[in-house]
Amino acid sequence: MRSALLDAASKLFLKHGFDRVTARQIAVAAGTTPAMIHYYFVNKLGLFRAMLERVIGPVRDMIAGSLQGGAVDPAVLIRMHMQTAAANPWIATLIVNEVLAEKGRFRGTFIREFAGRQAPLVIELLQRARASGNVREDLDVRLAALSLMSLCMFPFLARHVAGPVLGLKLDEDEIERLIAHTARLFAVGTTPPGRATRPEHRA
Amino acid sequence: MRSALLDAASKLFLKHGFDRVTARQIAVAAGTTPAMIHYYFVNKLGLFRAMLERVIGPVRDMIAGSLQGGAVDPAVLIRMHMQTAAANPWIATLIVNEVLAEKGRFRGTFIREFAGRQAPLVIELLQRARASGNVREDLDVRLAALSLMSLCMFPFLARHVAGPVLGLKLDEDEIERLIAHTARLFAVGTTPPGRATRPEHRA
DNA sequence: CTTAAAACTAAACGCGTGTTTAATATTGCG
DNA sequence: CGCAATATTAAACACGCGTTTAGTTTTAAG
Repeated sequence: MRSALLDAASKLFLKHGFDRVTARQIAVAAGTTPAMIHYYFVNKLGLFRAMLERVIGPVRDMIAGSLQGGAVDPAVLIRMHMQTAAANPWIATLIVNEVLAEKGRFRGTFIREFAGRQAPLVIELLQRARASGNVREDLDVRLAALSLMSLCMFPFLARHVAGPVLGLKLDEDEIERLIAHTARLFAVGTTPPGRATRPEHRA
Repeated sequence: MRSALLDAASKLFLKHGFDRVTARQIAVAAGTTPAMIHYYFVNKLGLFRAMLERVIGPVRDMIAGSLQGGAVDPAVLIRMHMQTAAANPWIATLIVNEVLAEKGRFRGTFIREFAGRQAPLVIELLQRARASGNVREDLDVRLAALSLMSLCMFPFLARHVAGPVLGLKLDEDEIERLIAHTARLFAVGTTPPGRATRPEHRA
């Protein structure tokens, strides 16, 4: 039952965000009652935290792990991100949802712990790349990091937003090409040395 | 009082989205009671519609108007968008908020009327540009339109998201440069085809 | 001044939310 | 089996939401 709740929470929270899903919806989707949320996770927020840890915890650890071992080619990092994001297409939506939700601070420190922790890494990575001469010297690292992260996110936002807004129905093949197209935008640094690290978590 | 409600609704709805603002919050911010919302706008949704028309109605009309007069250089359209978006920095946030809100359909047909109406125009514009040889022939118009719109939006999303997520505090000057940087990404129509999709990556 | 429409206020309504309680069913082990 | 620990259920709680009602003040024309 605990895992059934986590499953339902994953599906609903990731798609619609914390506020737009009720505890009852999750309970019903899991085939039980809201009381079970309190029993296993204290409250709705606890369920959200647990679900978050289960879903994007592995992703965070993988990225952090592969960044720890010295210098990484930005292109490799981007490719890695693209693959994990493609495998978990709703994470970008979740992050945008949650960041836009609260009035300045985060829901606890979730996003700060997850997405926020990776931002300094990206900046540091770009600084290293600049130092090693892989990108031009006059690069504004902060703005470049912003562009980088935004462009890495937008295909996965577009996936769920394009239909409603543009009247476009994107099939999997087009998404694939959109991701490739975006990745090509960032052919920074030297040539990407094949596939260095691969995400092996859930499809 | 009617306009005071519209003012308060603009500030709150644009920043936080429809669901995350209560009728009482708006009423208090306007120095009155929720009953006035019913009096002037029937209900919360009516207030939302009225506020939407007042805020982005002129923008929509201006863009539609300038598109009516024959062929437009994509670069001009982008520059125009950048200017209006810079003048109304919360519109992008609102659109994303509202698109992410409902489960497939929109809140009524607002976004379809506003943002959605412009999407076909962008696609048509790109098709014209391709026909006139301003962009490369093998351009996928749908995907390009997607990239185009996303990239035009992201600086204005980043403005309010960068702080919380990246720990970056962007001042007005940096925003200015970010917008210019993004606009340069899409120097379509005036630059040779091969160069069009390559970022220059400088501040 | 009179008076009726318009503008505004205060209070309550029904409903859905997250949460909690109290009672019951199920499990697992000596 | 006996029985405590665990799991689950159904019902209710207090609260905030959007909305509505009924009554009062203000406005402005005759």
